[in-house]
Amino acid sequence: MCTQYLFCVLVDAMKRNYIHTFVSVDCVVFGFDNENLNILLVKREKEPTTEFKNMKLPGSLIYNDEDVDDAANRVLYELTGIRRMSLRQFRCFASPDRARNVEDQKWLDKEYQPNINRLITVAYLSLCKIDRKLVNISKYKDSVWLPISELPQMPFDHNLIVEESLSEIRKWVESEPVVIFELLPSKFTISQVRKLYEAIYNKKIDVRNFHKKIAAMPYVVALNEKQQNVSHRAARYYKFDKTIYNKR
Amino acid sequence: MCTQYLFCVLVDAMKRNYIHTFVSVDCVVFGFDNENLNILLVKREKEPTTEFKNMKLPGSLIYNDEDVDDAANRVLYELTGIRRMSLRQFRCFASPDRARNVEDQKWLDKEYQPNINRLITVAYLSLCKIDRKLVNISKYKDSVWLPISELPQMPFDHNLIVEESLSEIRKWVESEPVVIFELLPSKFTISQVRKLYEAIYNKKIDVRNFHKKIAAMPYVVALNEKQQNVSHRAARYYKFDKTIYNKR
DNA sequence: TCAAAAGTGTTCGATATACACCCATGC
DNA sequence: GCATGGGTGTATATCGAACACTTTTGA
Repeated sequence: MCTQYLFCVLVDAMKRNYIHTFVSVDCVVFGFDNENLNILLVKREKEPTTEFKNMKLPGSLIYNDEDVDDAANRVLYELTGIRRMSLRQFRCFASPDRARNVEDQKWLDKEYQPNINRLITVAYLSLCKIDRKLVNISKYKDSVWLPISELPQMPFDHNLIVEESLSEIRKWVESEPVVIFELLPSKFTISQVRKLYEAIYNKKIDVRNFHKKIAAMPYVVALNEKQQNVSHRAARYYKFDKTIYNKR
Repeated sequence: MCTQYLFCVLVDAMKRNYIHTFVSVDCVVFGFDNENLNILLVKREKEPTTEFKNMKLPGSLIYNDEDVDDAANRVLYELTGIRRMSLRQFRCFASPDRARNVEDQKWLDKEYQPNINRLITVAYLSLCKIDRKLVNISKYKDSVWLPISELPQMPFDHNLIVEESLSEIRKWVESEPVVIFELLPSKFTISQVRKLYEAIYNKKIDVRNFHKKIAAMPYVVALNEKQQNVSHRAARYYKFDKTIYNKR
């Protein structure tokens, strides 16, 4: 493709005033630590630092010949080493002001290239078992789980994206309840599941009713195994059986 | 902004292989003709033609300094003369192949400019009273309502977008039932509402149960007015009362 | 023996479903 | 008077919400 031609295209685009822009994906990755919902953030600096600031949502500009879903999968793979994490696109954020902060502009200059005057992003939700060992091969060497109540000020509109992701995760769980098992270890107790629901919906749930609800799910099967070394009656472990679930 | 600088930006973008692209919005506008759900399509040709083909979803590239929501509102305003139609973003379509068809490439060349080799679109749902007089000030002079069962082959991935919009409109009605009144005339009978539900969910609904359901909505108020000149018992008219609805 | 969490059933109200007949009107 | 669609009530099943006590275990 002739660059001179592209140059004309670009000038023409400016004349006509149509946007010609970069597009990124940003991922809100949820994890659950048995108490709070957490989100996986990265540090803006490429090299590890001791400073605990300047955190952002993991994301990337998308490549040529790359679909946005693929870009989100790539970001997650580079961040965690996991292929095919659960993924849900939830909104395109395209306010002309979202990348206008001076600090953000500086960072874009350094990180990508000068003069990105506008950046549109497509936001994704993802779910991850928080105790899973992550293999980070992304350019951001530091990543950290933070409870949603303790999130810092983040660049661009990342705080807004997280806020919307919270109502989105509820919609997701309502329309497809089994996604919650992606946030739990493969062996779990019913009270872990309940606490997860409580964290997602931010309200107390009745213990007995919840047991009934789980008992009505044939794909949640009891194991012959109980908690060890707990200073109270040991809870039984359960697992999610995908085979039974897929048979409906 | 110096164009030479932008030129460098562009070349650099190619080198790095990040996408630098145009972004569009496309709107799936639903209407209801008392029998079927319809969608408002435009003809690709800017001038009116007698040929009934080459229809597409109304849409537009977005401008600099324009948010995608604003672009969708603009498209709808130019198409209908109505400001602030109900609007719901539902997905970003970004497959690298979506604009690769030769005919679509030719059209982009002519319509916008040569060499748009990729185009990302953000899809919106909208609702419109089908008998409303539309004031079309867009560049597409022909627009037409077509029942969803009779849609032609459309350019790009517009058939796919429509397909997804059908499950999206159900989600919308479930999460916010009063949006259906945007598809009905301001005076309507209960059986009109029922037929609309039947069209959206594509299944028969029990008449008596449906009357009960409507009767449970205090914001649907009966008028002292009935159908005229119908060869059967005249049905009572109702209206949607926004004031009562807003008071909950 | 105490503290801490696990586990377990019943009742009630709200909501969704199923189902059949008479009414009003124009022709 | 007949064809057409309008309008109405009751019974049953399902689902979610409320609610308190006993059990197990480690310290």
